[in-house]
Amino acid sequence: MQRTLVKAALAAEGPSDALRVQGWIRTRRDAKGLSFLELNDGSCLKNLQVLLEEGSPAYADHERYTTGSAIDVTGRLVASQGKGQSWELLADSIELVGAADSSYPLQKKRHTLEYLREIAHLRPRSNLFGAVFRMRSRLSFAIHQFFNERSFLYVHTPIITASDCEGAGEMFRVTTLDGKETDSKKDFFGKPTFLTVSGQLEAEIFATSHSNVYTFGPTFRAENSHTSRHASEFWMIEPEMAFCDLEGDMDLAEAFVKHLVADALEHCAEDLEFLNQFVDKGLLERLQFVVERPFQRITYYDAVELLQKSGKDFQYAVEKGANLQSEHERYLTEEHFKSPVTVYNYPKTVKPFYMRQNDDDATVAAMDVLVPGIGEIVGGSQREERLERLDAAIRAHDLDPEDYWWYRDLRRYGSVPHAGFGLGFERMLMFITGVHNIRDVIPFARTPGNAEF
RNA sequence: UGCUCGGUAGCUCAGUGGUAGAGCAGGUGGCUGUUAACCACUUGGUCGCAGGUUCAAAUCCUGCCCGAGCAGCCA
Repeated sequence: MQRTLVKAALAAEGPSDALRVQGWIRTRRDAKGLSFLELNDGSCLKNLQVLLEEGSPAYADHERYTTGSAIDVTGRLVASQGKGQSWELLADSIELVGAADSSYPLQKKRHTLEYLREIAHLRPRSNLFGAVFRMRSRLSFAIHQFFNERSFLYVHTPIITASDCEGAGEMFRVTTLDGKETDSKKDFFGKPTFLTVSGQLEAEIFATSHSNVYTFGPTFRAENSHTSRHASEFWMIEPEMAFCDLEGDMDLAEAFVKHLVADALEHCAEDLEFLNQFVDKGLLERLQFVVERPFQRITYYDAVELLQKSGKDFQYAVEKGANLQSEHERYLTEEHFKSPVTVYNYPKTVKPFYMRQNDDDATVAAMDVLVPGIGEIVGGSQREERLERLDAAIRAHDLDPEDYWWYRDLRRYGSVPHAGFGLGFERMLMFITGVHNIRDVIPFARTPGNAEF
């Protein structure tokens, strides 16, 4: 008999004489002549109650059906006599596929997230992580759907790269040399290579051939960061659009964030309900707000002025020309606007070389989208498409134009205004699930000193 | 990398100088269409590691290890 998923069984419109389900037991409750199993197969948050009645062959071994065990059940789907579920499975036969003894680390009670992190191989079987990773999968799909609907080309940019694109922090070295050999000419690629910190520069190549493109893949940063919102390996979405300026870039970023939130509300309602109840009581209200209301936009200089006039006593003073501190960004999005806010036109001194210089000669066409509770979730810009200005910026950042020969070529042959951004997938997931630590929205977190699973 | 907080039973925690505790999990028995089931009894400890102070240290001091939070870097 073919397997039915728990999700489908629970959504049944009528009883069924023969149904087969397979999954893992969350808990068992025994009554006189009865045994109740909570069966979960990951297809949805809820369990299917499996009922074993004395006299049935399924009841005989009921004491072996312990928490964590894998079973294969055949029976009849019937209306439940008890409260709490409309359908339950009256078991005719059960096979114990894989037993789990009492050392099974997941108990039927609340565990701390820190403890669950230590058992990352088992935590997907918990309610919380079951929900988070279902949503991670759903939202990955929604990302492709969003871009596909807009005729964006999906580009696979390289994981191994020789270019330190942004000068963006420390990179992981990729090498086949043993420790003694230091001449990188003898290395596998004949030059120093690293794990990518961004697919942007390569995405720009495809934007100048296919117009609208995006990447969605893993990214690596060797920073020694110990925060709830940094990981050494994370996933990033980077759209890049030709014939597009900063305003078009901000429009897309805002539409994108809204699309993902709306998709979660529509397709992950049950999981979100659970997260709203057990992780963040304000979650659903906040997500609804984000979908319904327009994002705020403010220039960097206006933001600085607003912060200085706020009367708020910041630990770090707000200085024109300096980067905004986390506490400043938090004030803008959490206290002042109480909504997502896009800050744009930053001083060129605090931003990378590739961002397009504005006519004021002081700022670049950069933008950050800030959201309550997380901070920066999107960072993007219009790119410098004028070769002379790009070369000047490369030199001003103490970089060698020769190293960027192919990137510069894009400005020599059919250069067009173009723009893009990077959205941190895990940060987006944190925002949408209400989970406060980046280590808990990625299946196997890589952080300094931690690569166990 | 800097600052701060923490590490006690399988899990979640209380205990702040004087004989190591509770709830849950596990075990035994009972009860019940149960649903974080319930009731009674019960097993379970290198108090992170090493040193020091003291008649006496889970408790105070020092170093180290591990975890978390914040900051910086950024997504």
